[in-house]
Formats: sequence, C-alpha cells, structure tokens
Amino acid sequence: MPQITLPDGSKRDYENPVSVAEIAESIGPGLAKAALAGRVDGSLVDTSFTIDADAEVAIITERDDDGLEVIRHSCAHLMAQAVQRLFPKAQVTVGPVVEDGFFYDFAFERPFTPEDLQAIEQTMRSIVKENLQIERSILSRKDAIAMFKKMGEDYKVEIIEGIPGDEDLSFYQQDDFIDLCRGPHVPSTGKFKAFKLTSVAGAYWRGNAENEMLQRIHGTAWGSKKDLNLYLQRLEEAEKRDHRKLGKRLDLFHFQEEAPGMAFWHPKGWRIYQVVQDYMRQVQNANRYKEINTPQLVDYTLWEKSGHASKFAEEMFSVESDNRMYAIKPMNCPCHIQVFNQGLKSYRDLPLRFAEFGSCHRYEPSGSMHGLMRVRSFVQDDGHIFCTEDQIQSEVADFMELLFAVYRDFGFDDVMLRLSTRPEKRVGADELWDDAEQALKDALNATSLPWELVPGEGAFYGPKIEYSLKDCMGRVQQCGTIQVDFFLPERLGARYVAEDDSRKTPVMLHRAVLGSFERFIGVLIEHFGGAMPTWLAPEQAIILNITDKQAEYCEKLQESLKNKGFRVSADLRNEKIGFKIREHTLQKIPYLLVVGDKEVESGTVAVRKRGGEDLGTMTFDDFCKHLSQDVASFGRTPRPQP
RNA sequence: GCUCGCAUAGCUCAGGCGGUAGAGCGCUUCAUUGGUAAUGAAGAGGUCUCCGGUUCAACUCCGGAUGUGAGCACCA
Repeated sequence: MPQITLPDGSKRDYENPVSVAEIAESIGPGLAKAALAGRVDGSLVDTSFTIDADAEVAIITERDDDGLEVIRHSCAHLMAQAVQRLFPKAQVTVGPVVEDGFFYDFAFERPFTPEDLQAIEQTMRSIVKENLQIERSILSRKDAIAMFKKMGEDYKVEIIEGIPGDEDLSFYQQDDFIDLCRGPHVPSTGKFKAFKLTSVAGAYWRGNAENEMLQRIHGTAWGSKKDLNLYLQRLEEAEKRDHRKLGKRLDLFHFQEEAPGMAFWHPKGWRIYQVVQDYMRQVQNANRYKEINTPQLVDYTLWEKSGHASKFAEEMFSVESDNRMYAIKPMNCPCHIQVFNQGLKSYRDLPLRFAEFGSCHRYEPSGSMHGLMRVRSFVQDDGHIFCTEDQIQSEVADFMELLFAVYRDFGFDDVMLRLSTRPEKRVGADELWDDAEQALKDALNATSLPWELVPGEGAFYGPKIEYSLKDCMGRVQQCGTIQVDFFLPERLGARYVAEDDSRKTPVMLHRAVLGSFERFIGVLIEHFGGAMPTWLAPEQAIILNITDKQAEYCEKLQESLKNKGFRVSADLRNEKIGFKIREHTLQKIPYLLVVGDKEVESGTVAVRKRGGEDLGTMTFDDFCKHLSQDVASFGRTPRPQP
C-alpha cells in the first residue's frame, strides 16, 4: 500500500505496487502522455519502474532539465538503432549526452558521408513514427557478453569486460536494437519531437590516440521544435561572433599560409593589443611586479637542464647557428630564473615578482590550431614570483585578488576555478606535491567561491589553479593560471641566503592573468561581438561631416580629441551622411560625431552611438567629458550592443 | 598528429556531364555637396592554392603537398 508524495506535497495512496506511468495516469491523461521518466526518492528511473513502498515521486517531462537529459540519451539510442538498420555491419560503442545534445561513436568499414547523415536522420524519423516500446531488462555479465559476442559487437564486449564487480547489468531494447545502458530512457520512440544530426567526425576509441579511430556522429535534441530552433539560432549567433570572421570584417588581423598559426596584426587589431598590454603593465606596476625582458633564442642545453626538452622536444622550434642549437623559447620561466640568479639574493628580497610580456613559440599540432585561440606564436602576460614556502599562500591570495579585479575591468564577472593536481608523469617528491596542493587548496577555500578538483591534470613540475571566464554565450574560456613550482628553481640552481645564513631554494609561482594576449583578445572579440567597450575600441569616435564646408572644423575637432589622448578619426569623404553612418556603425565605432553647418556655428557635435542611440547635440567639451567617463569605466558598464 | 570536408576576384559566394569563368559588395574614375544604416553611372580586377598524373584539351577527373573547417588527441 504505497503512499506517494508528489512534489507539491500532496499525497496519494495506492492499493498495490504502482509504476511511475500509472501514477502519471492517475493524475491525468495529459501528464501520462508527457511522462518521460520519474524521480523516486531522488533517483531517476524509467516510467515502468514499480514502487512498492512509500516514496517521494516526481514525474519527469520534457520541461525538466532531467527530462531533456533523458530525451538526449534516448535519442543517442534512436540514432544508433537507425545506423544499424541502414548499416548492419556498423558496430556500436558509446553514446553519451553532452551539452545541448548527444553523440554516438560507431566502428564502420567506411566513413559516413553527409548523405549518410541525412539518411540516418530520415530513418530516425520513421522509427519515431513506429512508436516502438523501449524496454528495460537485466542480464548477467556472462549472458551479456555471450549476447554481444554473438552479435559481433566487440566493443560492447570490451566495455562489459571492463566493468568491475559481478553485478547484473541493465539493457534497453527497442525492436531489434539492444544496448547496454544504465538508463533511464523514454518509454517509447514516439516521444521524440525535435532533433537534428549536426556533424560527423573521427574520435579515438576510449579517447586514446593509440587506439583505432571511430566515427562520431553528433546530434542535438530538444523537448520541442521551438527549443530546437532557439538552439539553432544560438549557433548562428555564435557564428556571427566568431573572432576569425570579425577579425577580417573589422580589419584587425589575418593569417596566411606562410606563417601557420601566427597572426599578422593590422593597425586596428594592434591598437587593441597595445591597450590591453598597457593596461596590464600598469596593473603589474601597481602590484609591485618588476618587468623584465629575456631572449627569444636560448641555447638548447638550458631546456635540457630545465626538463622541458625531454618532455616537449617535439613541440619546440629550434634554430641552428654557428654549430649551436638554440630553442626559440616556448615559455619564459627558465629565463626568469637566469635573471634571479644574477647576484646573491637575500630572504629580504623575497617575494620577488618578475613580469614579462614574453613572446613564445610552440609547435602546436596542426589540428589543434584555431584562429587566435590556439596559435604557435603568442605573448603571455607572464610572471614568476620567487618566494619562501611561508609566503605562498598570501602571494596566491594577492594574485587572485588582482586577477578578479582585472577580469571585472574587462567585463567578466563569472569566473570558474579549477585545481589540477599531480599527473602521472612528474618530477619531485610526493611530500612536496602534498604541500603545494595543500597551499593552493587553502587559497581556493579562502575565496568562498566554488572550485572544481581535476586530479592528474597538473603540470609536470607542480599543481595549478586555472581560471576560466564565462563569456556572454556561456562558453568557458580558460585564461589565467597560477602554478606552484618547487622543482624548476632547484634544477636551475636558484638560491637565496636565509635568515640563518644558510642557502635555500626559493619556491617559484608561475602566473598569468590573461594567459596569451592573442587568445584573450580572441575571447574579447567574441564576448563583445566585435563591439569593444570604448576603452578598448581601436577607434573610439569618428567625425563625419555633412558636406565639404565643415571639413576644416572637423579636422580641428579631430586634432583636439587626439591631443586629449583619444583615438579618433574623421571621415571627410564626399559621401552621404547615411552612407557614412552605416559604414562606421558596421565597423562598431562607439561614437559617431556628425557635424553640419549648425554644429560648426554653435561649436557642438551631434553624437550618435554605434547601437543607434542618439545622444543629441552637445558642446564639444561635454562630449569630451562624456568620452572620458566612458573610457574610465573600463568594461564594467553594461555590455555595449554588438 | 588522426578522421572526414573545403580551397574560384580584395571580401562573401555562384558556376560548369572536361573546351581557360560570373554576381553582389569593395576598389578606380566621373557626376552629385546630400542631416543620422547603402546617390547614380562607367571602368579596372582571376595562372580558378601549389605540384604531379590521365587526356587532343584539366579550374573541373585522379594522386600528393600546403593551408583551412568540424571533431578527436595534445596543450609546459
């Protein structure tokens, strides 16, 4: 006689054990139809799940986040079924839910083509029409292995053999298609309303590049056609903000074959770069960093000493000259230690904070490059703090404060924190790792912000915290980092004189706020959709004359604004004002200053913002004040219209 | 690096069962001096990424290289 408590607190009594579907039915036929799964005492189950004791039950529909997960997971099965109908020789492997959709990996004798994708989608639709029941069953490991062996599903056999323990396994079957799965799943294939296959690409079996390559088909699935369309619109919006497209359209930078993965910065892009760099320089100075600069080419033996050559030889560019091998520096830290090593350092010198806008080159794998986001030539806002073990925690805390302030100035309020701990391949004793990891954990806990632990993802010389920004599209962009390093200073002979006159090795903290300027500017372009806040905009205002008559006045205004330190240009071409407005609006210049006879006469400008907002006519001085205030607010104001 | 696509004018893209190409925008010139998202006309502009092969003939078909896109792997 189970008593069921529903989410609204109401209770229902049933005579006999009752399934989730029956509960939904007893509440109403609409809900029964919409029911995709249930939540019984907090855990997700199929609608066929039978409840024989008192329980809290919620009916999951497409409107729940969990419902969407179930739809996507089931949709992966639906796709796998369609693939096997069309291509019986295709083997199924794994098909999980991912953000906004799902994928399924297949092993097949030939690659799937875009036409295949269409056919698969078509078949999926007809399976939906067939409205097949999806049924859960339990099999012993032995029987399951035997079944998949008989079906020729070698990967499934491998998966099951890899599952520890001896417990029974659950399976889901729709018609002749059966898959190993924890579930839950929707009750029948008629429940899918909106899905679309989006891409096919290679993916290694079990994510290991040593293994064979499977074919991964990605799809997206939603509770309604409307949601699907919203998602597709979101994709379009992201495409419009793509920094590679905007970089071209706004004339910021370009790439070409002769220098793969290395940006050619155009005047306007370089303007942004310079502003960002000047800003960081000022922040670093204010935070007691000492800026230095170190060589691009450094003898290969230094990289052998530092340990980088043995791990990253393939990813380093090198140059031979005069019978000597040099590496083009892939990072700055060994060079910073060389600067530290000049002259005898005392504990009184610590913490010693070096900063460098260090130009680095790395031979990134060709397939990993992506516009400005992943390049072979980049500049980091790099810094290394030499300190004692006692100073680690306060240095990390100070750094985090600096980092959050910088991110706020750039308009990012949502920062995600991750702690990566010791990897398998590493140097140094475990006790040192214990201390380093603990120091970072303490610093993280001191922030009261949530953070995520990523075991095994640390650098080979120490654990690290990574700081990721959430951009306006909700995408996560890793930028900042701080890494504790007990080993490199030791390897490269860094020493200081301690209070007791002994020689000690300093701890080194590697840290960057923006990461690489290239990447960070890519992130900024996409975050703002090219409409940079005024302090970052390559051109902050442009003066437009109505006719030739005002040209001289416009030039005077331009000169005057330039003298005040603003980035201003004038468009005095013989074009109609509407044409000029359109052109510079599309170039996303924050302020358009229109000057006709009226303005010349009264010493004013008519101000229009790039979003179309008309600020009206104001005196030149008032406009200067307005512009100054806008610049001084950095990116902390509401985000400008793209 | 791996799998599968893609590469045509400065840009965005059409195109052709193999007979050396076209649009819009931009650019140049001329006319127009016009008040808040495109004034009109004329003109110039291409080794169809590169290297091989097949063919009487290749931008088109085949092979390779390079770059690039999606995904995977990698990311000090």
